[in-house]
Amino acid sequence: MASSEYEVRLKKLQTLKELGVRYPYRYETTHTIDGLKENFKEGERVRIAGRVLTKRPFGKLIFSHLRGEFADIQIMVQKGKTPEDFFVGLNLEKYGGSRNPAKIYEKFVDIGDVIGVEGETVRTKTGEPTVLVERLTLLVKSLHPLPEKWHGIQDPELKYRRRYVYLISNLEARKHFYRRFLFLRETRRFFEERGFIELETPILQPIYGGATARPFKTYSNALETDLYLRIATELSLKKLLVGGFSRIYEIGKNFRNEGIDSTHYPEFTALEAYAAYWDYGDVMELTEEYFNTMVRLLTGGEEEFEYAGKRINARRPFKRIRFVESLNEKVGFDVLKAPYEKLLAVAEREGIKVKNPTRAKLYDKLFDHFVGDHITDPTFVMDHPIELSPLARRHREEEGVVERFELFVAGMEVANAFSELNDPIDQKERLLKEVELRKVAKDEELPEDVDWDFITALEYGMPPTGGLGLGLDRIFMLITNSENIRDVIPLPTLRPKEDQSS
RNA sequence: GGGCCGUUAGCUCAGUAGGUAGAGCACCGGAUUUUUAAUCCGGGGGUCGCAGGUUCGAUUCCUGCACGGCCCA
Repeated sequence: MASSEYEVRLKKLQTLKELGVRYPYRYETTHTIDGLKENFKEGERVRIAGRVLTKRPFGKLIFSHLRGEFADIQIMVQKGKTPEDFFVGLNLEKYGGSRNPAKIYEKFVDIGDVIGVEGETVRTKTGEPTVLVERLTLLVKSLHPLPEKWHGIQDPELKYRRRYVYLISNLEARKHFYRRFLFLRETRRFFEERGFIELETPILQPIYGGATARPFKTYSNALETDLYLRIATELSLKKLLVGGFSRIYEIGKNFRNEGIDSTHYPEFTALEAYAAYWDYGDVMELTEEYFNTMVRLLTGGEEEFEYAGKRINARRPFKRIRFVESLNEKVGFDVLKAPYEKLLAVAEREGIKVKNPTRAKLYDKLFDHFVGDHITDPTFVMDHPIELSPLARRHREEEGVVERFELFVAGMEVANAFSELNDPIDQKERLLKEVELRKVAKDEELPEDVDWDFITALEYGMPPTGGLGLGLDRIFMLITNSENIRDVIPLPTLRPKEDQSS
């Protein structure tokens, strides 16, 4: 990584040290740059700190922009107004060069450095809010040059791999992640206002469950056992429901050791919420309100948003369709009654390749292909086949399906909810069937074993419950028109490259 | 997993119908007291992703690999 510019900066740093400059441990500011910019008044004495973005020297005068968190402000070093000894620590006698402060700034302060300045607020001839520097403290030097000031980082790989550099040079990106914070905060507030409390459940588990997915595996030295990173929080939260909590939720990461693409990421942020005494109808109400609320939050009050060039209408009520009927309509027969071979034949005819094509997987893939992929506006897909939903309660009126819904928006599944299965006997049978199926279908996404502690918990009695899972990354992607899931993850992981140490 | 595309200076990008490369920003030296991508003069900087092959000669053509992007499954 040795670059000549890196060496130039190292050398400059060495010179500054020799001239007496030391990095301070703290810097007292009177304003943030954002705050000062927002409430700018002339003739104030201020102390601010930020990163140097630009330099425009004019001999006896130099302009520079400092970057705060979400705003920039101009500073100015001017001979005659800025004292000669403005650079904290710098021994002028020893330096022996020009005493013109503008020249000293030009020479020793580089683009990318973090500095603190003290001075008076003024407006320049063009009216730009500016701090006329009287004292400057070098807080830390940047040893690397910043990306091109005009275009910033364009290379998508660099944008993810060196996210910090991308964030330095791109204020919009910072605001984007600030909006992610607002989104998560409002999500918590939404559930809190409705009586839900947030509880944390284990990430490391001896048995994984609650979804169909391949897990990450690790090992505990203390417990002398293999552990898995959770693929869902469902079973843990249900144990807490049995324990007596009636409205609980958790926001956290789930881990799935599977492929990465624009909508899948191995550690994704999900919310699961459970309300005792509710059924999926109550949850649907809640979900509709939640999604609509988040759209209004992130669009500044609108009920529509743009995603991938499409206008999405999030006005309530959302459209409701039934899983089986909508699929039947497309394939021309009753998928629940059709023999397995017939389903497989349709998949083959449509060119859908299904690995380990169990009946459940065929339902899933066929539905996405014929229906899910074509959904644009928020739509509840209801009452899934029972094979697809081992944790959902059987439909109160219909055979072969469960009380479940998924929310689809722009072809993406963003919510999944059930009337939760609370019959321990039915639950045990269905989970055992999954484990059996794993052996037959050799499908590593199916569970290795039943979480017997979960069954025991259900045997103590879990009240009728409505449960909800939300893919928070995806919801935020949609509403902020981010087409790649990595664009909503502050520090995305990429495949490691060769050693890059300098 | 398959297909297509990309990888050239720190960054953004040109380019070579095969003769080892350019610009802008950034950097270095100089000029400049009101700029907003400041400007002007001068300068340094490259294993052209990696490894093979073809060739007198490869950054350029071919093959493989790595990393990334998009699409399909």
